[in-house]
Amino acid sequence: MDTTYSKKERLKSKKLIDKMFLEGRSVSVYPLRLVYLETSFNDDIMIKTGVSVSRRHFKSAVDRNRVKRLMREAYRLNKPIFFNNFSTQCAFMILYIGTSTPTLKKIETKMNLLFNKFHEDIKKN
RNA sequence: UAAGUAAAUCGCCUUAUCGUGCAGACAUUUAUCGUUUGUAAGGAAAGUCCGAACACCAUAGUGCAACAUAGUGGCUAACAGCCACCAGUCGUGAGGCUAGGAAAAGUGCAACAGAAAGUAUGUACAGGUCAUGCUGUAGUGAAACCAGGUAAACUCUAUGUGGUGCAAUGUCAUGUAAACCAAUGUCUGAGCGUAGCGCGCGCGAUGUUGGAGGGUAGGCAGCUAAAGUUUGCUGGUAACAGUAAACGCAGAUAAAUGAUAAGGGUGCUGACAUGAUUUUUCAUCGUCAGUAGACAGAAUUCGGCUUAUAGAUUUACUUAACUA
RNA sequence: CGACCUCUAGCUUAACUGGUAGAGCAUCAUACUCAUAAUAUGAAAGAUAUCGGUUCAACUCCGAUGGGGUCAA
Repeated sequence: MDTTYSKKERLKSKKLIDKMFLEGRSVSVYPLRLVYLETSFNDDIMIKTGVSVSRRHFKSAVDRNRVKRLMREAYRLNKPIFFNNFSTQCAFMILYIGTSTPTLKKIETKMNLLFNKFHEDIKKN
């Protein structure tokens, strides 16, 4: 797995997202929160990920876009470390719960913590 | 030199590495995937306040109502926009601002004060007269008879406006409609749709049975070549128009246009150096350090308006002081 | 993306076609009580969301801006 984040790796289906928020499990490390659901896709991609920032916390579209971009960047860079040997197909949605604009380093460290927690959680089940 | 007025322009740059959307090419090939080339956010992309294009609803009809606009002339596809001029008003001035038609068509409104508030005419004093509610002054009030004020009160005049919006609309796949078609029962002449009402136009309404099949944030089209951009010339006071050449300039949809590092430039602050002046203050194509970089993210497309915006630059002009 | 509504003391609200902003609860003070509550009496607090315009006069009419909310697949 490379450090890419192309269109295919993105979570786009509205139905799946609705289903995920209804049935999916969640793990959170402030200021991030991961909602996930085990499903099956038509292509070979193991994990499809979406990113979301609430309008409540960031009113200006510029700030929202920036946080989303930083999160995508952090996901892209750290993805191979955690999910190279991953076998089940999963849908992810990463939410940003914080209220202040973060730096990339902060998000990276938090995301690493988040994925560690996710691995523990999935082993239990 | 200082303070200002108006108009216009710009809105940090470069390199490296890793990534994203779209389009093309190559190889492989059912496709995916891979390599590579090109391209990728603003002056307001914002607010959604006007005007259009485009689509559907009768080829979008008619009367009333409703709404909008309002000096004069011009520009424009159109406009509540822009330009020029007039008038009023504010400013010493350069200039700014103005919903700036009609009160002699009609209806209304004017608290308090005041004799009286729109059918006027009381008191005191003075003048005048044979005499008088004839004339002037005083007092109240924003306004006291003036063809008064008020039309961002109703109204009148002129001009304009059909409605809904790309979540319009078309189409493909899946195949459970209240929508469609046929038969039949019941009910009436009323009702439903078409913008608020009438006309006009279209449709009877409802239950049962049968038939046929298409709606959905699913895909595709619409979707970016356009009242296009830049430069020059010509006409016009100007807005603008004409013409020639060049350019080909985002198209996403849980929504691309990013991240990291280094260097440079600009502004500000401090220190040093130099010069003028000499406790201090001012200046610099000077050196070093620190720090700052606003408002803000395309979503069918254009023309405007409004609002937000660190800072930088240019041009023209005004006022004041000084020097020649 | 589009269509609409609303904003008045700390809170909930009045003010009818313009005439100068009131109530209730809460707050403060006093009385009653050993003290508190309840009760009674009194007091204070609004540039009517902001800015501008029309008018003699604006919560009211008009425009712009801002905040809050609703609807439509």
